[in-house]
Amino acid sequence: MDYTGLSEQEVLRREALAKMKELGIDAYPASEYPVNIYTTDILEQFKDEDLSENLKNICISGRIMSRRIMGNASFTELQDSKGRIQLYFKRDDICPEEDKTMYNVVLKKLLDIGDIIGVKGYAFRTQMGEISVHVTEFTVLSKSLRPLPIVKEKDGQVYDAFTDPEMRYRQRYVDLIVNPQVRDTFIKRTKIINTMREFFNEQGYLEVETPILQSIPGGAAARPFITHHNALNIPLYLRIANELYLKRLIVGGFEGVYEFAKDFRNEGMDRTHNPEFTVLEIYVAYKDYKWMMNFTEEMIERVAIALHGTTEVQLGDKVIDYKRPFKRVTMYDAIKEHTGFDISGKSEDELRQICKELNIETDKSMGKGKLIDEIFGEKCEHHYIQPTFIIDYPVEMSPLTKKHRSVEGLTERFELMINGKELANAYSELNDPIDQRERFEEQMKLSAKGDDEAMFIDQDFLRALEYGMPPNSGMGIGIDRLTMFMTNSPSIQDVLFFPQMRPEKRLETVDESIFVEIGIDQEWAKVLIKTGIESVKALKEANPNKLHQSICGYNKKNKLGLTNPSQDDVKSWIEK
RNA sequence: GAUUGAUUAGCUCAGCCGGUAGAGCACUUGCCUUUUAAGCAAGGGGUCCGGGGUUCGAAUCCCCGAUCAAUCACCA
Repeated sequence: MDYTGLSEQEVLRREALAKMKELGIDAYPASEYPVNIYTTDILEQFKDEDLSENLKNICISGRIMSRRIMGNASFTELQDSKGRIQLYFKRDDICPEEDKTMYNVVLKKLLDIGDIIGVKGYAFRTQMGEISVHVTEFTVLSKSLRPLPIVKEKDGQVYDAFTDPEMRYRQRYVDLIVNPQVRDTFIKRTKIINTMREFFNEQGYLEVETPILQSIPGGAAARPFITHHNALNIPLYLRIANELYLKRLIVGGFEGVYEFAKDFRNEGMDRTHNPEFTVLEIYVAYKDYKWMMNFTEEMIERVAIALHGTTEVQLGDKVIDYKRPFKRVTMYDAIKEHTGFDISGKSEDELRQICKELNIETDKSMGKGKLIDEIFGEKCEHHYIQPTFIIDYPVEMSPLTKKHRSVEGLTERFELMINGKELANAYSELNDPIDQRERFEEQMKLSAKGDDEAMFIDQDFLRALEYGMPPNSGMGIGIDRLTMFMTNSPSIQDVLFFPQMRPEKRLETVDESIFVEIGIDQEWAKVLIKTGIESVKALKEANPNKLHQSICGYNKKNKLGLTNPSQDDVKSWIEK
């Protein structure tokens, strides 16, 4: 067996595995292991005076998280999907016969932290007072070949925590094994989605699926990812929103449709942005944005209570109260309050002047809507810590939104702000096909001015509207951000199992055969790679004397016992 | 993209003015038993991120590069 390149501990574990095989133990058995209880149930149900039947015949499985091995009695901690419990092994109970191999060899020498085992036994309390399982029989279910980071904890104090963000995100499986609170966050995430889904289903709304590959990426202002379909020989885009497809379904006659959707945006990545992210969008016929505000706050309050049993949720050093009703502030009032400027009825030039006075940078590509958006984003957004609906947005920044029923130049739109961030966005949906066509054309003009996020015209969507779409209201909410708020996670990477990362650099992908092919012994080819010569080209450029020194040194240092080549031999390799 | 910081044992991290690479846990060996993050004792383990430079001598100082993080910029 070739163990070069492995750490000492990895070698030891492979040797232990080989030893198990010699003893006739299959370290990766195929058959089902008949678990009948979880660790947490044992801890909950245990009573000292009267051991219930199911605690007398326990069968559990999980991962060994710590070991305290002694002469003829040992303790380990077993972690299953719910929690942990201590196991007690006594030699003469494990091995009642003469042969003590299972205890002395398998348990004491061949098992490691990280191995997955199944145990049978009964519950009891140790002299130290800890509820434990007295093991009568154990089975190896999976041998772990890599050492886990060891995190220890006492009285809530954590020692040697596994905290390096890069390792945690790249190897989320390790993070989940050793950091129990991580599992919790993701269980909460699923609970958020389930709570919302139940809420929608109760109203009779239909969960649907719409295309991710779209030939026109619509419904939002963002840069898309582009891909190519071979059979059709056309470019396709990964969706940036599902709005236009869901509205087609409203045209088709459904009363309410919703989709938990992965969207993709080819933009920057940071603490609150991942290139792929999850959004819930819902559209309900015959409703307007006022109805949707009530619906949204009811949904969010319900999520908070489902998760925490209360509407008050800790977020960093603040407490957010999700109790209904949320505050409602018009965008113009928000700007007036935080800047002193009344922007109603102002022209583009006047707005540009206001931006200048407020020290907000502008450029020529910005239209009225974008300018107002900048003012709000710069001066107002961060003030809204507690849930607040910002309502009535300018028409220029809302090309899919119905015009306001009573105020000229505005639309029936709200965004929900929490902790100074946008969480949800909703409108009374624009269903006037002629108005919609004009709005798209406005977007085209913005695009011509240089706004690379302006929307494309989706002719099929307009055709659908021309058949007649019932008035309806739609709402979109970022599930990742909602999860961040609800789980007190400072970064989007903490609420995604596998956040996008730069691809990992692979080390030692070089194969020694490239050197064998030019006539170098396999053993020495390996040594070349070890000493950093990873290509024939690198070999050609090497200094023969230096190379001779380094490979002979490697041979000696690692006690490979190879016969050193002569300097001339090495020179001949280089000349090949 | 900018700035700042980081990169040392399987893990968490020390390492001063440049002078023999360290600790705790993990691992190995032995002893011990109902132990409590940690029983006792001994031991093994390093490409100090990579490459150049300065120097008698570099983990340490300088330059270039890689990766990561934080902040900012970008981002309905």
